[in-house]
Amino acid sequence: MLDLAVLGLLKEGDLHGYELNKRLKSLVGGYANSYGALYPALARLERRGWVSSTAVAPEIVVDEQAIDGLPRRNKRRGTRTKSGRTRKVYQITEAGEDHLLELLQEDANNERRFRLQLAFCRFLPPDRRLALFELRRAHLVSLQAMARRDPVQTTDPYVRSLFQRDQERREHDLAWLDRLIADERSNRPQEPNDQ
Amino acid sequence: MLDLAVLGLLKEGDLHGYELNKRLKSLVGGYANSYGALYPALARLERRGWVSSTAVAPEIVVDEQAIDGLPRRNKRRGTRTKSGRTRKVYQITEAGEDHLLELLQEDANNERRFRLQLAFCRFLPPDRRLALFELRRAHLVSLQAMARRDPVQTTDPYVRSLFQRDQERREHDLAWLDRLIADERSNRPQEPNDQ
DNA sequence: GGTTACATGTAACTAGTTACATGATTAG
DNA sequence: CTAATCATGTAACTAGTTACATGTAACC
Repeated sequence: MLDLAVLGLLKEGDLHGYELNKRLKSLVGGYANSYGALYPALARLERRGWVSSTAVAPEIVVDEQAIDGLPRRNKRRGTRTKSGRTRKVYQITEAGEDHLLELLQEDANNERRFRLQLAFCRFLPPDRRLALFELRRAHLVSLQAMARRDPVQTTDPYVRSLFQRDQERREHDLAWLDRLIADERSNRPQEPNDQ
Repeated sequence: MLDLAVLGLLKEGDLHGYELNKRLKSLVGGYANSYGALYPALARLERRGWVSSTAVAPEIVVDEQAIDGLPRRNKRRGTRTKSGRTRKVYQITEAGEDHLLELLQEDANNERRFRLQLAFCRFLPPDRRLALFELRRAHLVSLQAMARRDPVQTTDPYVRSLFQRDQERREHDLAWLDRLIADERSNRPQEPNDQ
């Protein structure tokens, strides 16, 4: 699943591991600062030919922001970048882009994966994107049906409260997905209305 | 985390693996029919002295429901139980009960674990239960604060929609938790009002 | 001159899934 | 007789976390 996140982020632009990790935290959420997963994932992606890397020496680079008259507390201008050691900058390959498209259309029965798929679904063609949403919707509906079919047996108030929250959450999610789907259809109609 | 679920279920009554798995699916939700996790977990729990097991031979047991005049399509009455092989029935030990109480109070920064903690929090003394809820609340509040501090940067409508749903979910969760906490206080006041 | 941020990696661990192997019993 | 359910287990895999190791450079 990290593969999906990494390929998605690299499709936006080349990045090195440390920077990738920061983006993962903010954009994707729920991924801890887990270099222990990220660096091995990058190595694996490279072995499989989905990304390639370039070693970037810790050059002395002019800090453009400092020059552009922004408020700075530094005495020096045109300082170094903050890289103390050689960075490995990764870029996505063509094979990687193909693989990303596949990952974006897989399954959708996994909450966490769907989150990532949504975060990068702009890279999908409109019809595939819509298909993804519908797939997720079908999954939520089946969960809903299952929950309705066999309701809670217990009288324990905490468990009952939990199950009620679950149901509210599913309903909220469905409504949200339906809005997404409606927007998708109105912005990018699949078939012309007047033919 | 399975440990918590298993010990919680066994505290309610003795069960064998297959039956435990069914309860996990219905009560806890989100645990697939994953015997590959359950049976090793049971073995581990037994090694550590938190549960003990009894082999139950596939006895010929009178089916009381069939005798009690319920609609039955069977030709025979007093049939066997549906167990084709020896079952291992597990019971929780005293050490296991102590351990369960510890597990019920851990952390609360993990969505899935908190779910399980809530499902079995009735086994906690009232003050500990309240403490658990407050711990979870604090976690949600800190997530909320983090999200507010650095809002989404992107203009991508899908990511923005995702983040908005996240926020709504957090707010809904907080309101739900606050209700739980309020109920807890009103039903079991910690300190007498008029002293 | 100490804390924080930058930067890459490994090792051991936690946690659960999928697929396989095996076999009895029951319901239609 | 065939599919479903009962019942226990292992092996290989997926996925991520925590802790460790190492060092530079910027900030105050």
